[in-house]
Amino acid sequence: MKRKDALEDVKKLQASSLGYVLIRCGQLFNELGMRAVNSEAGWPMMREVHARLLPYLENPEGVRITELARSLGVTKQAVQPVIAELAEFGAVRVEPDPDDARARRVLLTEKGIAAMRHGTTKLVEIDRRVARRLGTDETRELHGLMTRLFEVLKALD
Amino acid sequence: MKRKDALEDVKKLQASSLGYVLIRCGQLFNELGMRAVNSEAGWPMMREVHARLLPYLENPEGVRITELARSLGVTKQAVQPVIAELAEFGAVRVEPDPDDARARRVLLTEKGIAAMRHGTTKLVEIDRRVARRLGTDETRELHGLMTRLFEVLKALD
DNA sequence: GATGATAGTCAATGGTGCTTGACCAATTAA
DNA sequence: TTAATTGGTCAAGCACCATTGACTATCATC
Repeated sequence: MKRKDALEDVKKLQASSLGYVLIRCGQLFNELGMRAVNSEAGWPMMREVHARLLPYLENPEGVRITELARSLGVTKQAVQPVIAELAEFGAVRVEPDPDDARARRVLLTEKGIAAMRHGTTKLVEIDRRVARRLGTDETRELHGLMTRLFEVLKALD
Repeated sequence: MKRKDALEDVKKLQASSLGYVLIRCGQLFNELGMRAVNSEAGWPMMREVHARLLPYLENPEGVRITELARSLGVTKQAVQPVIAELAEFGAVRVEPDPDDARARRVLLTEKGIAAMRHGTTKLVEIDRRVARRLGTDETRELHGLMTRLFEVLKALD
């Protein structure tokens, strides 16, 4: 019986942790989102790698490959195939850096921006399904707190 | 200029989405948690696979391999190496199913439960750092809403 | 202008997480 | 009791994501 009690204890501890619940929620939402995006015809398969890379491409002037690699915490060689894939699809364009002839800047094309909008729209649809069950006020409240949490977490690293 | 505006638009849309912000927060928290757990000496490297498997082992009676595979959405062959690894470390024990001589049940050992507790404790520590910046009341409020969200998301699939 | 650092590419390689296919043993149903 | 299903294992292989190492071209410095 002692083992069972210890297990119950841990479950309680998990439920008491903001981070634990947050991580679980994030995974569930991510799964729903990826499924929604990939069930759509016309777009090529979106993988986790793409989702991880895209946030760093938000600079309208483009980003250097080295910079991307550093942001992601991997080597530049690791980034290259992903860029190539996105470029082939037409989501990004790679052009020479005007300030440095060695460097090249990766930047989102209109099509890439449209793809991001499409993905986000899918998330918003799920948002609505959630809000229907959670309540509009609660959802709004949650969204506000989460936005603040995001800032806190970015500063925490 | 049109492209830049479109990009700003998408950013706004992302920020307006509960799911988008949630996913980003979840990733950040997950990263912090994994780093905290793995920086601790004495425990073997924890990988995402372990983290994904563990929640399904919470049944004190153990879980069948087939059941685990179905829960994770992969084949049973894919689960086996992970089980083997956890078993070698001593976090789980595999014993014959009393009701079915073909089946085997995977169950957490005391050591496995301790490992889960250890990991969760690390998350709780991060919780506290967050609460210090976000505010105690806000954190409590967020935790409550997130817990409800978790239930909603589990039911949404 | 020589030197060392930096941006990027090419090539080879490795680990991980998964798959399919073939199989055995136990269970369930006909 | 035979046939079909189910739980699990073994083996081979594949895709993906990352690595290290070697190289070229440009830049920055002295």
